[in-house]
Amino acid sequence: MEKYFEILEKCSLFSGIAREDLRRMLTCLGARIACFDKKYTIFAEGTSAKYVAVLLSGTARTERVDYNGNRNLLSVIEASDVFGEAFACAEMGAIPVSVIADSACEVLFIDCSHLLHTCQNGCDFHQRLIYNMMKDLAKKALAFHEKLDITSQRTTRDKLMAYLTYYASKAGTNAFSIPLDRQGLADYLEVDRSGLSAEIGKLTKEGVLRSRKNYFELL
Amino acid sequence: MEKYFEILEKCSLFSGIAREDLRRMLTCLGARIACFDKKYTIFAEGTSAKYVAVLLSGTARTERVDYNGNRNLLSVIEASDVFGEAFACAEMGAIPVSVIADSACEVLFIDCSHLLHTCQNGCDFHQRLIYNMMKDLAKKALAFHEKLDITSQRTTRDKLMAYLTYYASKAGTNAFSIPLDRQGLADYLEVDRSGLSAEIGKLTKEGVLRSRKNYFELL
DNA sequence: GATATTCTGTTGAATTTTCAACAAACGGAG
DNA sequence: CTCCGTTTGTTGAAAATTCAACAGAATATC
Repeated sequence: MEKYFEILEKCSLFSGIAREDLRRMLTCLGARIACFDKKYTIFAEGTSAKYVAVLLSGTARTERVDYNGNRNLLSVIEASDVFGEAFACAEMGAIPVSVIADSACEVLFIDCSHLLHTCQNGCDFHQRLIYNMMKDLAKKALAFHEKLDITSQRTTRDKLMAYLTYYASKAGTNAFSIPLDRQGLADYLEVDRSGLSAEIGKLTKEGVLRSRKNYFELL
Repeated sequence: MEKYFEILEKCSLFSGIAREDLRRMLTCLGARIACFDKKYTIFAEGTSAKYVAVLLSGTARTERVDYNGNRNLLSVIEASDVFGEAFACAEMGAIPVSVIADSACEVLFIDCSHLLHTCQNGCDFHQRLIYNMMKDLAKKALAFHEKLDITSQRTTRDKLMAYLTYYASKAGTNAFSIPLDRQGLADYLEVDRSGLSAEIGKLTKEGVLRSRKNYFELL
């Protein structure tokens, strides 16, 4: 467990909690760690939504495939990110999305009801956890908002430019690598992959951007 | 203030708080009430995001107009709903959406930092408010999720059917009235209004649904 | 290093959406 | 009741997306 403390300290759920307290806390909460190989399913759509998860290493993605077979990529998850918390906190019985490992992953699971309700041991960190969870959920709402802003654009071109502009402002530079391949970007933008490739080609010809694989440069 | 207590008791932010305590609390929090006529702006995009608001009467909507002039309708707000809380809790400087009154509205405003931070009076309700806010934000994340599920459909027909199916399951019946007119529904689904009307016409001819104005019946 | 697999860009045809314009239906105000 | 502004449905043309299929590039595997 020790080796994970560095990453856990970066996790929004544990902000303001000292390393010593964190150790006790995780034991009390019954946290457990599991490993997943690339492409394995961390949360399967339709299964129990009681766990809050923290990604300790690797990368993963949240996705949902609708009945027409369109894959919708909802978010990219990186080390120290929390996921599954919204469904667990809202006390949904079943989780409505899948979380898939994009590379080998280590994941910390905590039963959400242990997080949010005071235990018999009289631990004093629950208030802090609830506050942190509230902050985290507010941030998550903004992330959904961001995705809505991008995907509400009507054309592939506008969606792509909205995504890249947002990413550039987040990265603080006009040259950056995105964490998605073409199919992943198409799934995130909710457009056809081949049409996306074509649009990137056009924008390149027009001198608006340069790109190679997942590297982009806005001009 | 007294006449609003019935609606405030239904508000997720104040759940589990007795009416007597609520009265004291609102004073301590410096809550204030304002009225807005139909079509007036309750929150203007780009202005301060420090206030959490509760709709006391009337209906309103959250919307955003992008630089192409497309209006995106994000949510419909009804009496006892909380709004603006995600932006305030995430400590965004400016609110990235507008909230517009659809009918005459009364709105309760509370400075978010008063809600979340213990005051000098030593009030003991802040913990409860933070917990309620956390629950509310989790629910809000689900609402965003619902909208993403609907708008990620690729065609106008699929978006419409996803919306109506969701609404029917929420209403618990196949015959219901939606809180949106045609333009509003088109803005919510992120499609062209005339195309939406045409699609409703087709579905009616095919015997999939019946509709008159904002009343729908799934067959 | 050779082979298999995955990823990416390209194409053209079919489908769908958007856009602009108009007319009919509706609802409120006087 | 009439007028007037708003909402809704319809149309056809232009633009954009999707779909399927394929070939070349890149990457992984043995």
